[in-house]
Amino acid sequence: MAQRKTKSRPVTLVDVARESGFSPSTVSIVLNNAPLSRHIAATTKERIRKTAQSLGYRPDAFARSLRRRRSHTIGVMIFDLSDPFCTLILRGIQKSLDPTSYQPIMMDANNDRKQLVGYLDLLMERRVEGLIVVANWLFEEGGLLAQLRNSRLPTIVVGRDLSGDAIRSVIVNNEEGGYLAIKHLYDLGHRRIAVIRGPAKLMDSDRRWKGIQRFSSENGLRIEPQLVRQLPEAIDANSGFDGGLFQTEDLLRSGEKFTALVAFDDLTALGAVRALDRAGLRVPEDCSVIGFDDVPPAWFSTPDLTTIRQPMQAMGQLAADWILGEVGGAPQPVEPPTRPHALAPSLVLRGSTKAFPQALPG
Amino acid sequence: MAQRKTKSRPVTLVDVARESGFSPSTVSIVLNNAPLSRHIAATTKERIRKTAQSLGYRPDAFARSLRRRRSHTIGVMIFDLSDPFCTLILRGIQKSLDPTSYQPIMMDANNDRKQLVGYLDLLMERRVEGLIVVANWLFEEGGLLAQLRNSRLPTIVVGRDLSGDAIRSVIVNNEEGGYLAIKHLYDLGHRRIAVIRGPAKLMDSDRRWKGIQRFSSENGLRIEPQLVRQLPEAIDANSGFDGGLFQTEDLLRSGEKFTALVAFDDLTALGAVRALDRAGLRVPEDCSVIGFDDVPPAWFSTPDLTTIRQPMQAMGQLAADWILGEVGGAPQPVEPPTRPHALAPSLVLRGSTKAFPQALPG
DNA sequence: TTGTAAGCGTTATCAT
DNA sequence: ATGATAACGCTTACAA
Repeated sequence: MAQRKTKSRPVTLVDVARESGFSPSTVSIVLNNAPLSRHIAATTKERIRKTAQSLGYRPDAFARSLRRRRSHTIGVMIFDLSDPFCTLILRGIQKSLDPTSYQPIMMDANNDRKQLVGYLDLLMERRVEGLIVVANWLFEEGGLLAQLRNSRLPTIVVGRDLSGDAIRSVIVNNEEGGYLAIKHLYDLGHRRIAVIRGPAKLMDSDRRWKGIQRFSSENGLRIEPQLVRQLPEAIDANSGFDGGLFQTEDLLRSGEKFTALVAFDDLTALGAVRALDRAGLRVPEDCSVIGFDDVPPAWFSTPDLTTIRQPMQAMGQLAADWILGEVGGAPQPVEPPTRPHALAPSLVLRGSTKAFPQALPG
Repeated sequence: MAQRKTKSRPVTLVDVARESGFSPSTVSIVLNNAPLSRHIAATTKERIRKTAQSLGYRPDAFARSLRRRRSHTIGVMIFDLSDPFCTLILRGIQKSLDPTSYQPIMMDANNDRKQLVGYLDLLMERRVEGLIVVANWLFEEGGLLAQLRNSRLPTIVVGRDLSGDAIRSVIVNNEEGGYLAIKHLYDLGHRRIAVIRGPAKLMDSDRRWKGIQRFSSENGLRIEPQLVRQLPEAIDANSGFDGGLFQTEDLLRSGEKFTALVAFDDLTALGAVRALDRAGLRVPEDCSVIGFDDVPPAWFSTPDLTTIRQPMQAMGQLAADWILGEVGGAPQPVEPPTRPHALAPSLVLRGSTKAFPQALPG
């Protein structure tokens, strides 16, 4: 009975009330399992639930949030969705948010500063209770921080190291990553190792380089300056590939010998592999290559890339957990933005690196 | 003046009214550039805008949508965000939506049917005015369609071919794609061509196969049954890689000779490349491989994959444009769900295919 | 155990 | 050229 829907106006709570013969408040209480619903007759509950069901009632999120004065949403601002690096972080965020009543509102800035600002506005208008910024590649982001600071919104950056700008962040321990990368090649017996550093403006580049240097000086390994290259400022997440390709070709042209190469990230490494291949060199037989990140393209290439893995899912989860902590209950005193929280990277052994000189068979 | 914010309650329109000395209605009219604002004194506008600005006023999306009875949002339900295939479609959707006043609300179902249904509910509660389903890999989706049918929500599926289920969709012309793939290999001189078909349940698999068959019979090419394999039902978007790897190893074990291979999609192709490499065969010198989709991993592998490109961005744009057409203005009579709209694929020539027998130098 | 009524922040309609 | 008022759909004291 009463399935007839003359207009397509959504069913409201009042409709359910009328139809079930109870008042809106009772219906609301029942449908929300509010505390008061404990003293409501079971039969009543039953009837109300049934009519709600049969009418296809869905609470209106706008009305609800307006009244409750809470949106129960977390904004997720993504610098560049097409970067596989982001995707895995998002998985982590969702995993943490899923069991809670908080929903993510994702916005993809498309690597475009203007869009980013615009979307940030939209998130504010939607009254998100917290904000997670998934930063991968970093375009100039001057004013962005300002916006975030004076809005009282609990915010956290995950992915790239934006420290210095006093905003909380969750990142990988880049220095340790750099250290692990060069250590791996060293342990394999390589001594003439080329390095392609990341763009100068990217904080991560320095950190990884520092790790490389620390290992070198600790172990008396000399990194020839002629074997060190640097990526130009990047336009997007994928420009690392072209950079790696170009720099490696340049290295090869220079005539300097090297038996292994540390790339800034996986895309750079794949670019390097391409360059080596073009030069008729085989990876890893003629040259070992190690990447950084462990994004899907690294899994699927042949040879698959040995790389320094960022625990991206864990990073996402951690970021989300922190935000949940701040929005969830009592408005805790916002902790002073401490040093970025850095998770440990790990070495993933795959096919693009090999002992040098070649281990003897048997 | 009046910057003091004692509590962090967001600034409301009433605050702006009080502060500027006008009534809420006037403020609303001015700030929205409503038609009535044409007869409002310039000085008034000025003053109102200024105070709004200085107070940092942001309209509350909930109140606004509630009152206007329009959300100005389009739900975007993504089967599996981690599939690069989706990402490019999303770009297209955004590109179409961006210049309009409609915003996307993205939800990632994480390849999980239960989550999908849950998120669909959330989208309904948020009163999205239209729905774009970005389907890549297809898990069993029985009830899903039911949900969508009886809600009057304008809906469109983009990506995979879900036809038969009478829902509008935008896809690539799979048959033509299959045709182009085998034609390319044939034109290069290959005659013993292996084929790895997609999972049986996936509509696209059949279509592509049909294209292959059509070309074969038109050109007297015989596809040896022993050279045809099929992927098992997939669990996620990336399982194509393992499938391709396994099936190719199986083909190689069988001892049947082949000089080229058509893979169901790019991941499958990359799996095949891996298998060939493990067997000591080189691509494309010893065996040509062609993929389907043209996703990023295909760009970055070495050799880069020759593939059949789906115009993913265009597909996304088209889907969004259609939805915009339906929600935008007058509620047009919902056209009967016609055959899926299929865009033309195109051959992308890259490094994984080569003439056979090898063209003579010079 | 259930109903009444006020109000969340906006906007649209009607007055002035 | 501007203001008063009601209503959007829901929740929550408070009343009964």
